[in-house]
Amino acid sequence: MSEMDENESIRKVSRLGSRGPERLGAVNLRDVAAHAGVSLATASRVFAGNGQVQPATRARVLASAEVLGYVVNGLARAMTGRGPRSIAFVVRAMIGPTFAALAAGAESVAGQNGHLLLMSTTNGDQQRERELIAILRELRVKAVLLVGSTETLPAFDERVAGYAKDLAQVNASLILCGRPPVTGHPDLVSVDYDQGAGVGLAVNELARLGHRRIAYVGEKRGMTTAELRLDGYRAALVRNGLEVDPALVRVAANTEADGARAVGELLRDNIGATAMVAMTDNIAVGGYRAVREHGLKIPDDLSIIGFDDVPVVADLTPGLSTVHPPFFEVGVRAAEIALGLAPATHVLLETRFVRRGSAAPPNPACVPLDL
Amino acid sequence: MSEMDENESIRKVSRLGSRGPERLGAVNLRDVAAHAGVSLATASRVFAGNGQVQPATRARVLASAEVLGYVVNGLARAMTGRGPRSIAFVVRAMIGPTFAALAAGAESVAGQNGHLLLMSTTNGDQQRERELIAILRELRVKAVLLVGSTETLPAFDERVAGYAKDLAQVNASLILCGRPPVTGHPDLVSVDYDQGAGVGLAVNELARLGHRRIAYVGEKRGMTTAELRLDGYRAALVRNGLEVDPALVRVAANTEADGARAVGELLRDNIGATAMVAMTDNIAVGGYRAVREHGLKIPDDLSIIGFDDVPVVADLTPGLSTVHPPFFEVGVRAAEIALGLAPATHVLLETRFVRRGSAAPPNPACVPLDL
DNA sequence: CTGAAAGCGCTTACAG
DNA sequence: CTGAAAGCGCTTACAG
Repeated sequence: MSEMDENESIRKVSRLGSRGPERLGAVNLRDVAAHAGVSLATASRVFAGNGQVQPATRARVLASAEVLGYVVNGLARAMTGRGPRSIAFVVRAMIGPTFAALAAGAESVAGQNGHLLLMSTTNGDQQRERELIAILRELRVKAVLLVGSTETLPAFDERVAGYAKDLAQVNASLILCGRPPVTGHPDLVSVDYDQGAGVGLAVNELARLGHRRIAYVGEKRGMTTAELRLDGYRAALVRNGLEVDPALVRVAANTEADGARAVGELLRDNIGATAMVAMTDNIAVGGYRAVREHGLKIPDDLSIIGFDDVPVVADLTPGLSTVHPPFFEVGVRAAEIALGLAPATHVLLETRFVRRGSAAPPNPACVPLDL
Repeated sequence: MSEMDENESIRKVSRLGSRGPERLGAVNLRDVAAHAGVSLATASRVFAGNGQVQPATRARVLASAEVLGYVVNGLARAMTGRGPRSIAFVVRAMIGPTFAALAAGAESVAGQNGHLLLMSTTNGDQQRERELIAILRELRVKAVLLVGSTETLPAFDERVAGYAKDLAQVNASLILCGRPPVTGHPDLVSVDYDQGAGVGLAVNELARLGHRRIAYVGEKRGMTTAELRLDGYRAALVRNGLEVDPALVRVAANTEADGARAVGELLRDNIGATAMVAMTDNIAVGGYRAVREHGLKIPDDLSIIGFDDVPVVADLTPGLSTVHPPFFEVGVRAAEIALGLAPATHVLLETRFVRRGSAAPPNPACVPLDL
């Protein structure tokens, strides 16, 4: 037996030496089978876990594997079509808790079902995005989750539809996450949360508190999230019978700095806004800064409501009232569809309003006279 | 030609129908070669991109691939040992910006070098951790990044050393991220930031401001991060010639809630602490709450310094002074080592102190008389 | 530049 | 329960 081991070693060494590209994991199933004195087929059966193998034989094979240091080659197994296919998570950038929660949700169901999560970023580069889809396709992933807001251009819609078709070719599916279905391609499944309704929650709260001139600060049109949230604001204003004044809508990039800038201008313009809803908590936090810098107070001089319910925002002074989106749940649902655990239909999850201290009734001194 | 296409289709269909497990991607290289009228070898050469192929032949093959809808099977390619191996990112949980920044760093260099990032979580479950390493090994990943704080137990060290050995068997490496080298296994590469020195920065600042009784609030021993930060506190106290009073050290879990609880107790015990450093921003934020609830003010009644420099913490009132760890950079360096772009040696990066408004000289009324 | 052949490591009918 | 054989889809010496 020990002699056999030595022969094995020698053979291994020479094989390793003579072969071109280094073998990954020196010993293969054939080696194990030989060492155990069984056929390749039965050796395979004990590792693949299908077919019957006599306990004794099985033990012998396992022992040989142990001795030889055998590690199943999952790549080879995958090639034959068995073994779990990975699911891919493609996002613009791995930034913030939005991304993290969504990814955590997806990973959670993937992991529980024996699948791995492939994570990659595009940086908003279309070239890179294409390349990624191509690579993922070659790797025969089970599904790709395209995560986050995207451009609202017909060109984009066609691009995504193209991805879906390319992926379908290798039996993989494309699932949009955190953005609405693509117009004109209802077959493209999306898992989203109701962004418009979310902003509506914020506006309702403000209206209920008695505000009449409610501003909106957020990104300009062009991306799905920006559009949905802005539209939600408009719709809610109308629903509440409030004035839709273009001057109340301020454009800001999704950063604290630009949020501060935009809210500063809103304040300076002095157009009678007693409250605002921010497209994101980021922007809301910028608003806090601007209000402070103007020597004013929240919510006394300006009520602010955010969106995203990012950590720590509860601990600002005052705590930020905001809209909580079910990011984790979006990830979960998307992964479930990806794995065929749930029907491949559009999903639209609800948001939840989180009341904290940043919204209060308007300061009487600021309310327009006609009240 | 069109007749040939038809034959092809028919053959495909019958093949698909007769075979057991569905083929992933119906057409293979052999089909393309046949369609283009070349050998399998030359068809392979045009896609593998090695070897010479006459432009005309090449074009013909490409055209056939297009017509047939051929997608290279990356799994098969990987099995032959070519093609990039993925790198795996294993973390307790996908929580917070710590994780996100580190992952972003790693993904950035992986992506730039044509590698994919596999992301998985253990939830602190040892069983799951083992299982993951096994799966990753079978998949022949190039490296696994084991990310984050871990237990400071000899048993853990041995476990990790075991992982490293198992991975080495398939030519993969293990890289520890955000935790120090494993004692007794100097060969196990780690990429970390200097946590102890980071806390030292905080203590130095407070000492410089004139504080003499500086508290520490954080997790109890047992995890590397907890230990390193606490040790850093102790060492810095000594270096600054300050009293090391056990009563100044308070245990709190890494949550806002428990931070608030612990700081509340510290305040109630009234042991003359004029400042504290929190193990994490989370805990520091809890401290904010506690101080407020006690009707006190930051930094007047208690200076607080955090650790992690999490987003939004700059916008608390006052802004939280904290220690900024190079999470992104840790991810970058780890991935570089994983890909062989950097030597496989221990890396210890520096932290940076971020001065904001939460630390100020002690309130004279509170300073011990002996000053 | 091109092809026939052997090989990567595994799996599964098919026939005992 | 076990084995010989064909196959998954690709790649690369080796010989033209």
